[in-house]
Order: sequence, then structure tokens, then C-alpha cells
Amino acid sequence: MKNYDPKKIEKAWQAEWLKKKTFEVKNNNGKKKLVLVEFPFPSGAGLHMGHMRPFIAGDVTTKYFKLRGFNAMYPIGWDAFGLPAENFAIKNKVHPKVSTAKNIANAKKQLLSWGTGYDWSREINTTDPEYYKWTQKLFLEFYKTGLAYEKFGEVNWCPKDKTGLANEEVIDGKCERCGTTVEKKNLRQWYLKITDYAEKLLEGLTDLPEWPEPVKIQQENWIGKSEGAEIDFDLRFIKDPSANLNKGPDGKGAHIKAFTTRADTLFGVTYLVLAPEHLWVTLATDNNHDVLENKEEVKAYLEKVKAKTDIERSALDKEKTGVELKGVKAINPANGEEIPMFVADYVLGGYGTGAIMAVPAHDERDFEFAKKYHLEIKNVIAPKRVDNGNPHRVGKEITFRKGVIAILRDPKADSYLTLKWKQQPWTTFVTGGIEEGETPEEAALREIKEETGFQDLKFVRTIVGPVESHFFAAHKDVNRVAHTWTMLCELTSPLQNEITAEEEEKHSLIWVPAQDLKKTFFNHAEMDLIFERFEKDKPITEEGLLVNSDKFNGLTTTEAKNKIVEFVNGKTVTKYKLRDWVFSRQRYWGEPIPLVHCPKCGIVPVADKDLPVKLPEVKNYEPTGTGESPLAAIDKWVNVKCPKCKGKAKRETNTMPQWAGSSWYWLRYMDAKNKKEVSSLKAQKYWSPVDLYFGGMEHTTLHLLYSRFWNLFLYDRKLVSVKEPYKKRVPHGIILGPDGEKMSKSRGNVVNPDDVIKIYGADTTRLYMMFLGPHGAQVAWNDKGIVGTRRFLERVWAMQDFISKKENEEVTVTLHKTIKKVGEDIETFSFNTAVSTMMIFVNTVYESKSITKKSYESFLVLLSVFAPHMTEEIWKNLGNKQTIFKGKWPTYKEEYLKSEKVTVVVQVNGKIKAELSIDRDIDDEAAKDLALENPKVAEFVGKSQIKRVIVVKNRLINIVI
RNA sequence: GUCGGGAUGGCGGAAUGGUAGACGCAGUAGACUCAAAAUCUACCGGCCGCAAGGCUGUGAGGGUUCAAGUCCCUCUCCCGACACCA
Repeated sequence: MKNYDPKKIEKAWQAEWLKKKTFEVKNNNGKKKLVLVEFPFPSGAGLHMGHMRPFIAGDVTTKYFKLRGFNAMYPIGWDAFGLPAENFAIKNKVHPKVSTAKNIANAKKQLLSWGTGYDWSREINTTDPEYYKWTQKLFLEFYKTGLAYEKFGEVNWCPKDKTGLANEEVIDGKCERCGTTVEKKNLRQWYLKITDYAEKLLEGLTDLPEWPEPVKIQQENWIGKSEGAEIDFDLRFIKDPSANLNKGPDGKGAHIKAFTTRADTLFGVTYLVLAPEHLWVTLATDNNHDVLENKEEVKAYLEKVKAKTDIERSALDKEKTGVELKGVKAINPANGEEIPMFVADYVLGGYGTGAIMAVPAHDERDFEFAKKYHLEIKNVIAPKRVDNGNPHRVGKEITFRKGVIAILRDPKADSYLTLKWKQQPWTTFVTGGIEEGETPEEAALREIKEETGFQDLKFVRTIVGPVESHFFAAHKDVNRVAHTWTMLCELTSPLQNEITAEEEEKHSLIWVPAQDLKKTFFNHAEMDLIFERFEKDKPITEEGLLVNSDKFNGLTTTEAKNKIVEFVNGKTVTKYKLRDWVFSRQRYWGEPIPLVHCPKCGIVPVADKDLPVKLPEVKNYEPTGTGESPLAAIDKWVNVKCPKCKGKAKRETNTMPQWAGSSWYWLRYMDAKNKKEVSSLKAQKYWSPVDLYFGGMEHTTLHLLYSRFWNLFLYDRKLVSVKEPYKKRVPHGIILGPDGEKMSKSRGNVVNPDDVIKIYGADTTRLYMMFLGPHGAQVAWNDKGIVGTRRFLERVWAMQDFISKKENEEVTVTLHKTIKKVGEDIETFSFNTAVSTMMIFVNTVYESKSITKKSYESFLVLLSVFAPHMTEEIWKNLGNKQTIFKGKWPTYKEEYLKSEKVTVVVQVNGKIKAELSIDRDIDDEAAKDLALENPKVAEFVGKSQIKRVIVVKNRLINIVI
């Protein structure tokens, strides 16, 4: 037998598969599987290791399905429009069309050299006019339905790539492509109204049981649904009282609409904040209005905000800033109180109504702002705490009281005064009731004096209050509901009066050093809140029971929300974080938007028969940076006749974004040659939905969301046959460089798959890629271990010499176990354990060094999906005339999986003491007896009494003594 | 900060609540060889022991259980997504 030499084998089989069209599939040809992998962008650097992982995983899975008798399609294409192609072209002074074609040819060569079984008859290319014709057609479908619209407004702008960007393309305030800090620019842009589909996109996720939860959660968060209310705050003009008389068309005076999800805190609103972009602010500072006392100050603030970038504005550590709008007040509709108004950039113009009602007592941002500007903080929610060690008792009276927990600190020693109770097992701070007409502060000082005798005190701050705590008051024999304020006081001198004998009897006073406070056992139910606020003063953001809220007192947050909204004539509304999709780019290398601007008819779509609107052939395609696409400079292309009135008109010169062509590409695979329509419903009905979609987590809120949106829209237009395009999503972990860092040119840790294949061969590389680790986990590519998979393949190759008429029973049994496990593992994408299972089989064969031809062939079929070339070669050597992929996935027989004897472990008190080889499935009593008879076990059990024996069938016996 | 995911030998990683470390790499020893490589065979978490064996061990600390890497609580660290969304 010849030595295993992948160089000789691999190229030949790749050519053979292409020639014989081994992996091409027909429509309507039995039960189907459609395995999709995110089609690559053909870059100048070629395909990298990161591509290889999902591509091979998809290849393995598709080949497996084929062998299981499915008509399994594994299509591929090129997502070749977009900034990187254009930037590459500009840098290297080649036309993007030329460089793209070259890159595609190279990437295709790579894919073939990996031994992948793509159906090349369905290859697509998003930059091919025959393809983008349909992208344009679908865009017009959006336009005609009113879901594509033009708007002049502020957009994210990448100064390096010189184009507008979608919300999803801005990562950490930087351009997703080049990492440049994104700026804001006012531009005319095209948008797709993805927000109209927010609810459907969210609902659709519930129909995807086979999607991984993290992917769904990430999309859910991105859509960001929140239920809240819009509440009107009337304004009162002080500087210009005449403005109070102005009424709008609805008969109402000036008012601000605020969006809130916590209407239950309305009584705690102490000011109102408008975003700098808010229309009211714009009007109040313009030349036609004079309602502000500090108009110039406000204008200056707006200028300052405008100059900030998004990152500066949202930087976490940044202090909040704002300016009061003097000369005007807002009225809290709940209690009629006049409250101040501010403009501050911590409120976003683009979300909700661009205005908020500030509740500093129950919102961290408002709290921070209120502290800085010394605004009123009013508690209206009491969090509830139940003393679990001492809960309410059934049948006892419930009494209410207001009380304080008074914490006294000795600043000199940094210690705190506690009461160690003599009759009870616990420690408390000084506590007591608040008397009629007393403030919590006064009550705290009074209680300390009474209970401890200390006289020289000063109040420091309220730590938390009120808290509604529920407990049983044993000494009074009643259930108590207490509203408790926790007050921090300080000792100003050690002067101490005598305390009454009564107090003396109850408890002793102990000073606890600050660092020991957490170790002390306090019986206050709200200790968690107290400790939290000891370190840092912060608001209560959790839900609770209403206080200081007039007739709503005592209601829970949930109960109060609707009632208060109703009370102030508010409106319940749902908001989403999702924004409309900026769908135009000011660049050359993209699908032209097929619209014409006519001075008479307005915007007119290009007629279907005139599609595609081809990109003009030009010399100069560099971005202009003016906010206009380079296409705008090409008069010959721009000037057209209006499709409607035939008058002079101009083409739309923006192009579509990177994500356009990929938003529907899987549909084209199903019907790649269709000249009449995007993809016939007939073809779709056979192939849809995509059964498996391999791809990266990084596309979760980009391509994956966008394409679901297109599909849902096209479903509503009856152009696609299923609501959700992808039945199962399979995300992979990224491949890191050998140093455990993300592969990047600048780090110099990029491993090129071609180089690895050159050394070890494609089969070894594929196998090792799958063996590296779990598909979903990120792993570092390290060729340290690749020799192991190469050795494994060599051992499989050498097994050709082991073929004989007979084989050990162990070989047969292991084979059947292997068939079962490898199949199961592929179906759950546990490729790494599938490979190790096959290794175990080969190790087993090597023990006896004989195997029947039939067993060998069965094994080769299993391995063929991972190592197609070598297995084809051996398959042929064994005398098979047809490709191994026309073969059948072997089936396992249950009877082989069950040996007669099983090894059972015997534990004594959970520790392993012996192993027994006993008959399979014998009854528990018999197993127990055998275990107890075992001398080793008997020795350990000795004369001890046996309390219990647990028998786990065919696995374990645990004797508890 | 919020939401996801994770932490297991020297390394990559296995393990339906039931023998922790499968499989592979690296390492050690032996066979073959004049020798080396390749290959084959055996060993390979730590501590103690000549051995039999014992103890210990899955980021830290608690808990549930006859039994915990696996379930529950608290915490630390790492990775990813979002990030002033009211």
C-alpha cells in the first residue's frame, strides 16, 4: 500500500466532484434540507480561519444529511458590495469591479481547496446586475408600500468612509467598518421603516424554538420594547404671562408631553427635563419667542452640546450637565405643584417624547442630576421588606406605625453604636416610633438621647426611608407594618447622661468598629438597603408601595401605574429602542437606488422593465465627503427622462448599504436562474425555511435582524412563503490567533488556512478545525495539536492493511457505538466529540489489528463528512465505483450497544471502594447482595449498621452506613 | 451599570445529579534501529507510599442530596452584546 499523501489525492478529488457535479441538487427531489452559511465578503486578503469554521461545519452537516438520504443543498455566493471592496479598490488603484472579480476567483479557489461540497450551479454575486436587479426590485416594493422614505435629518456619519451609517453600524460610537469615531451630520437620507415591524420582529422570535436563547435575547434587547405612558405637563409662563393665554388647536395651553415607565412615581416628580433637540427648546430659543429669562445661557448650552460627539455625550463617567429654563414652570398634573424645567443632554431627543418627568428619589440619573443642582428629592415609593425570621402570624392584629432606625456614629473611632439585646438573640441600632408632628430626623435624635443617654449629637443624613417592613412584634403580640426611616447621626462629644434602669435592663450598648458592621447580626428587615446606601447614597429604583401620593398611598407599583395614568388623563404607550434603518450610502460601490427625482412628478420609481439601474462605468469613484454620492458628478448617468411625464429629471444618486444584497439572498439560491421573479413561490415552498443557518454572533443585530425584517415584509407582500426565514440558527465562537487574541493584521497573529493546508492537507485541517473545541465557544487556533489529527488519518489509511474476514467483537460493538454517537453529535453540532469518538474506534481496531471490509466501509462513511478526500480514495481502493457520497450513512443495531456484563461501582458513603462486573439489568436486590458480598466492601462496612443502599441500575451502588 | 456566556491537569478540551480529567497535544519509559526520525506499547492531576493503598482535587465561600464540575445562594475574575432608552 502507498503512503498517505494528501497532496496527490486532494486536488484530484476536488476536480472530480466538480466535473461530476457531485454536490449539485435539483428542486423538488425528495425530502429536503437547506443548510446556509453566511456568504463571504471576498476581500483582498482572501478567506481566513474565521471563515473556515462555519464553512466546514456547514459542509460536514450537509454531507451528513446527503448520506442520510436528504436532498441537501449547500449553496454559496459573494456578498461583494460595500465599503471594504471600494476602499481596497481606491487604495490599490483598481476598479472595484476588477478587484472584486479577482477576489472572488481567489476565494472560490480557496473554498474548493478545502474540499467543500457547495452547489456551484446556484452561485450568486450581489454585484452582478442580474442579481442586484432583484435587490432594486425589492427596494421598490418597500418604496411603493411607503416603507422606504426620504428624510433630511441628523445621521451618523463616518468621516473616514465619508458616508452615513445605520444605527446598527455604530459600535461604541465608532464606525463598524473602520473604527473611526462617528460624527453627526445633517443629510438627506433614505430610510427603511423597520420600526413598523418592531412588534412583528419581536413576536417572530417566539416562533423560533430552535434558535439559541442568547441570539433571541440580544435581538429582543436591541428592539427594546417598553410599556409606559405619556403624561402632559402644563406650562406656566412667568416672564411672559401673556403666553399663558395661547391655546393650541385642541384648546389646550402650552404643555410638555413626557414619556415614563414609572407613572406610579408621578407624585415624586420634582422637575421636568427636555432634551436639547426638543422642539419646545428650539422654539423657546429662537428669535420669535421671548419666554426665557436666561435665553442666552440656554443657547450657549445648546451650542456646547452640539459640539460633543456621541461618545462624549454618553461617556459613563461624565457628569450630567444642564441648564434651568428660567421664566417658565411646569405643573405636576397629579398635585398641581409648580416644578422647574431644565434642558439637559442626559435626555435623548430621539427616544420617547424627548422629555422626561424627573423623579430623583427613584431614578439614578435624575438622582445624580438633582444632587448636583440641589433639587428636591421626594420619596414616593416604599420598598417592601419582610422579616423572614419573624414574619406576620396568622390571626394576630395588624398595627401600623412610623418609626426610625437611628444609627449613631462615633467619628473619632469610626465605630457605630449598637444595642445588644438581653432577652433576644440579636443586635439592633437604636429604634423607636415617630411621634405626631415629629420629623424622622427629630425622632432619631430624641430616641438616641432617651435610649443611650448621649447628648451631643448631630444629624448627618437619611440613609433610606421610608421602607415598609412587615414583622411580628413579640413584646406587643401584634403583627406590625412599619414605615421606617434609617437616619445617620454623629456624636459630637462623648457626654453621656445616665439612662433609666428600664433601658439598662433591655440591652447593653456596644460600639462596633466600621469594618465589623457587616459581621454583626442585625434583625432589621431592611439591612440590605441600609448597607447598600451606607457606602453610596443612591435612590430606590425597585418597585414598592406608594407613599406621599395622596389617595394612591398603599397601592403597589403595578396597581398604581394604570390608576395614576387615568387620573391625569395620560395615555398608555409602547416605545421601542429600534430606530429606522438608514438605507442610503454616499458611496459608489453599492446598488443604485432605482428612483428618479422629477421636478414635476416628485419621486418616481424606475419601471420594472428598466431594471437593473446599472452602476455607471467610471474612472473616478472616490467618495466626495460632501454628503453627495460620487454618482452625483456623472451627468450622463444622472440626467434621465422622468418615467412618468418623460420630462427632464435626475436619478437618485445614493446607493444601498452593505446589507441590502444579503437581506434576501437565501431566496435566490432556491431559484437562482429565475429570469422573471426574485424567487418563485414554488421553489420557495420546496426549500423554505432554511433548515440551518451557520453564522457569527456579530451579525445578530445586523444582517440577521435586517433579513428577518425583509422576510417579514415580503411575507406580508406575499412574495415569500414563510414568516421566519431561518428555522435554526447555529452561531460559532470566533477563532483567535495562537496568542489567544483576536486575529488581526496589526497584531501579526493571522493564520492563513491555505498555509496550514499546504503542510497538513485539507482533510487534516478540516478535522482539526472541528476537533479544536465546541462549535459555539471561541478557541485559539494553535497548530500544536494538529499532528494528532494527521496521525489519526494516517492510522485510518493504514487500516487498509488490517482488512480481514473476521474482526473482534469489541470492534463490532465499538463501531455501532461510534455510528450512534457520531450521528447524534453532528446533529447537535458537537463536532469535537464526534471526532474523538472516531479516534476511539480506530484505537480499538489497532488493539486487534483486524477489521472486516464492511465495518471499515461503514466507518469510512462516518469519516467522509469530515475528511472527504481521503475517504473517497480508500473507498475507491476498496473497489467501489461510485462516490462515497452516493453511499448510505450506516445504521447501528441496539443489540450491539448492550454488552452482557456491565461494570458497576460500589461506594460506601459516597466514596468509591470497589468495582463489580455484573450481569446487565439484574434486579436491584441482587445487585445489592453482590455488592455487600464483595470482600473489599465488606471490609469497609464492617459491623456498621447499613442505613440505606442506593442502586443506580448498571452504574453504581452506594451503601450508606 | 444591565443582559448573555464562561472558569475543569503543563495545554486544547470530555463528562443524562452517579467511576472527574474521555479524545488529542506535550511529557516519561520501553520495543524497533548502528543511531535518529517515524511507528508501535505502556505510564501520565496533586500530595504521601517500594507497593498495595490512602488523602486531596473542577475560580472562592456557603447550602441541598445517599451522591455535586453538574442544582440553589453569595462573591471574584475572563469573554461578548448593549449602554443616560426615562
